[in-house]
Amino acid sequence: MPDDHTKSAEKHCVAPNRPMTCDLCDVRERSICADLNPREFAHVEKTMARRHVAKNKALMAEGEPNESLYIVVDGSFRLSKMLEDGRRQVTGFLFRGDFIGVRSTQSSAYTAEALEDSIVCFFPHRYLDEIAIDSPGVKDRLIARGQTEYHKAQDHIVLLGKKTAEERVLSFIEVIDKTIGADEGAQTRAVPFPMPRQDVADYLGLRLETLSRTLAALKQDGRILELQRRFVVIPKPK
Amino acid sequence: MPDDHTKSAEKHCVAPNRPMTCDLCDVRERSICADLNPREFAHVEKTMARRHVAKNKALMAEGEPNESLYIVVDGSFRLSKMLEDGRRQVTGFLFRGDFIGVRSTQSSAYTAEALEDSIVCFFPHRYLDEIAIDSPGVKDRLIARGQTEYHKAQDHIVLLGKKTAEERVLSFIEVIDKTIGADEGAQTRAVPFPMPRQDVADYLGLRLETLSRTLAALKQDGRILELQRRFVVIPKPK
DNA sequence: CGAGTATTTGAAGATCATCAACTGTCGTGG
DNA sequence: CCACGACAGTTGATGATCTTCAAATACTCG
Repeated sequence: MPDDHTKSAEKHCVAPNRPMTCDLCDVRERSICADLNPREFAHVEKTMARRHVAKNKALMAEGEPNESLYIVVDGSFRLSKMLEDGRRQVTGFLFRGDFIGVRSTQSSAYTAEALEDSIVCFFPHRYLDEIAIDSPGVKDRLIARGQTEYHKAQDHIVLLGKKTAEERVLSFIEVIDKTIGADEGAQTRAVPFPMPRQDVADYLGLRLETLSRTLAALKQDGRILELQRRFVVIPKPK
Repeated sequence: MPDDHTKSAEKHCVAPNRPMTCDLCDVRERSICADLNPREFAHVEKTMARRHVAKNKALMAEGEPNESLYIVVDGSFRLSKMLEDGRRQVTGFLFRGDFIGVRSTQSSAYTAEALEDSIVCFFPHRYLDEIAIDSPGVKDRLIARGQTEYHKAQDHIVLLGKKTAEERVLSFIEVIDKTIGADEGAQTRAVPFPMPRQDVADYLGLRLETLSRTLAALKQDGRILELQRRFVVIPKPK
């Protein structure tokens, strides 16, 4: 099923519709590519492929096998797990430069769905193993990335296990700000929410209504300056 | 500070007090050692060292640098993170065969403390890197382990984000059972709790009192057959 | 413009937390 | 070996936070 890397890039002007060369890749410096020497890189450039993932489409589904490493080149994803009775926990979000599928698995531990029309670059693990023979740095990078993800998961655990609703919401805004926030004037930051409220609630372990009320209260007392559906504006942190 | 690997093994008869040979190592098959060929293995056996960690002593502390990979040979550990105001979240437990310190870090993301007098085998990362040059399988093993930890963390996230107190307690018993539980007669399982109630509560994101009440209720309705301080007996799962 | 979805707001209720007292267990020393 | 003190764990009563159910409002897309 995965072979639509020739589709048009739609509204994402950052990403052309043809297999553009890695030289122009936005996330190259942040991805495993940074570890490769020129010869290896040429190899990667041949085996690498791109794929568009339409909004709300799954790149990977819980329980399905997965063969490739994906790097988010543009757009964003929601990672989630389901309980048998349908309760859903969002375990994380992916933005440009993030990886999924660090290892080939029989059965994916979670589902990854696009929050918006997105583009990923992917490497089948069998090629990756070949590359790694000459470039051991690649595996180090995967180990490092695995650790980063693990640490994020631990922060998430602390959030869910110990924080109040208000703290959760503030932590969430902070994390997103650090990842994709931008200055908006000298004193404020604009923090985009590429995901709907329900996803945020499911990430924070809160009900939709509680999230909504908490955001409203933060707006009330000025810790959120502007509250919109798809972004908030906050005072620049210290 | 870490060089007391000659101390006596105290009450743990499984682990002699002298740097015993890896041939007799209980967890050898489950650890990275399983990936080594005889020559590499000889090298490991030379660089490897053991260390005792007394009950409640930290093997690794949040914020402190860490240079080594540790493998739990005997005993068990609690992993935890602190919030600035002192709230503590237990993020996991380690048992025989488990690893910590998969990567050398400036500042450890969590604290690891012994739940009982324990023994670890450790490899400084600089030696590990040498070994990995000839045995790429070692790194694959580390990647795999990192993934396993990550998946456990995700299950923990689901537990904290979506489950009720009762479900949390049952899930906890189930996880511990799978890890260190044992048959106790034909119909029942004995599940040890090497950690105090407070640790369990901090792992489950519940208050001590709630945990206690929930356990009592499960005992009440027969889903726990015997409830002791340091273990429970449950009916054998399906 | 209108249907369907996303988000907000309101009121009532449940689960879990808090505060407090009590009981059981372990280890130490007389 | 028993007694005592300290800590671990349990139980009870009350309360807060967050959830649930319900309905209104805002937004998006065809």
